[in-house]
Formats: sequence, C-alpha cells, structure tokens
Amino acid sequence: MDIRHLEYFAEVAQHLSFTKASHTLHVTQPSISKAIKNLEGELGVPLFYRSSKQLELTDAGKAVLINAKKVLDAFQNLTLELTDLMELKGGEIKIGIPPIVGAAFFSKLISQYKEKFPLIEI
Amino acid sequence: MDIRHLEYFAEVAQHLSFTKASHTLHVTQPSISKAIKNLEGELGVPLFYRSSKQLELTDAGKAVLINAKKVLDAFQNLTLELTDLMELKGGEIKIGIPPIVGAAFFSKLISQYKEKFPLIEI
DNA sequence: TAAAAATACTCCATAGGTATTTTAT
DNA sequence: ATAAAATACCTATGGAGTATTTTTA
Repeated sequence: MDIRHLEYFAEVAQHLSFTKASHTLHVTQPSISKAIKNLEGELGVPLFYRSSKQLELTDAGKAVLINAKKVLDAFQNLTLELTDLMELKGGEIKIGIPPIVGAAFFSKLISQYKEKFPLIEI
Repeated sequence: MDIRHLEYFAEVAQHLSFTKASHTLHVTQPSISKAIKNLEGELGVPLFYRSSKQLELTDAGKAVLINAKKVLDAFQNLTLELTDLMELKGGEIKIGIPPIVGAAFFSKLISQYKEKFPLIEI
C-alpha cells in the first residue's frame, strides 16, 4: 500500500473525476485508473460507483476517504518535522572575528563543534 | 513510500535489531536491510547509527518513529473500520421456506436483493 | 458526438528472495 | 569464533507511460 496511492484516491474523491485528478497530480489518467483499481483490490472493496451518471463514492469509499486523510496528514507531519530538524542541523553559521583577536583562539572550539554537527558550515 | 516499510522500520526500532525484526515480520533480514536503506534514501536522512556497538536511533530516527507510529495507527484504523463495514455487508442470510409455500413467491424479491448486496449469501 | 474511464501493451524500477561477504563483539 | 548487517545477484510483480477502445452523458 503506497502512500502516494492514497493521495491519488483522495484527489479523485475530491474531484469525483479520474481525469481531473490525473491533471492535478501530474500523472496520466490510466495510471490513476489502475492505482484506484489496485487499491480496491488491496482493500477488497469497491471505492467508487462507476456505472450510471456521475462518479460517486461508495459507503466504503467514504469511510476510506476519512481515514486516508488522517494517514496522509500524519505522513505529512512526519516529513514536515523531518525537514525542520534537517534545516536545523544543516544550516550555516558565520562568525566574524576581528583581525586583532586572531582565529587561533576559536579553533579548538570550532573543531569540536564540527565533530558533533558535521553538516553545519562554519 | 510503502506503509509496510514504515512497519518494518517501527519493528526494527522496537527491537533495535534488523534480524529480530525480520523474524517477527516474517521477511528475510536482507529485505529489512534494503527497506530501511531505501527509507533513509527517500527521507534523505539516516535513521540508525550502525557503526559501533548496539544499533541506535538517530535523532531523525526518533522523530520519524513517533510520526510513523501515528501513520500506522491511522492506517490500521482505516482497515479496521473497513472490515467492520464489510462484515456488516458480507454476511449470510438463511431463509427457511416450508415446502407448502413454494420458493417461487420469494424469487423476485431475492434476486432484487442480491443485485444490491451481491456479497451476502442467501 | 465528445469526454471520461477502462483496457492492452511495454518498459523499467524495485520488493523480496538466496547465497555470500563483511564487520563487530 | 560467532552473530548480525551489508552486499551481490536474480526473479517477479507492478507502477507509469502511450495508444486505443469502450462507455455514457
């Protein structure tokens, strides 16, 4: 179960259209078709009523949508926390030292720091 | 990002061992190795300290673990709700008809019902 | 008839396996 | 020396694409 496919599903449910979802997701319509069919296979239940007029969520589809959104929220939170944490550790520190003081004074401190946070540019 | 791989990661983090996790997950140890390495690639950050003594979570690993559990909980909830809903719709109905009455009387009713709920066995 | 979904097919990436090697206690 | 993780490799599945057909407003 690929999280990306849950996004596909949520987008299709949003627009009630495979084609429109394929546009906003920047994938082709058959890929969406197959992904949804695959989801239905994995979950063992149809998610949309396809026959007759407009595309429509089944009861199962409605239940899945609600929960899929929670999964997607949780996942987005995961990536957000991670990028925050990486920015914190991957930044850049600039230190201006007046020529009179001389940099030797800082060198040990700095090298210790760089051992702990090798990704931070000083 | 396969949800299954988040389970792999959670299990490895639980045991702090690829091998033990591979046993409880019923997959081979190299598959776990590769899945974790793949996760680290997708997330762009190492999740474990591998060198030296015992396996240990990195800071990023700790953050991912907390959020991965939320994702997994949400996903489990999805499947639980779905199975509840399907059990409701996928049951079995037994109708006893006395020979005197004859089943012809019910046939139209039953066939209409089966159209609506094809998963229910009558 | 036009627009949307489904199908057929092709290709390539990758998940998972077995066998083996490397590494660290 | 032993146990765990990594690597090499192989196979099969399936995700995504293009081209086409079917379906339905």
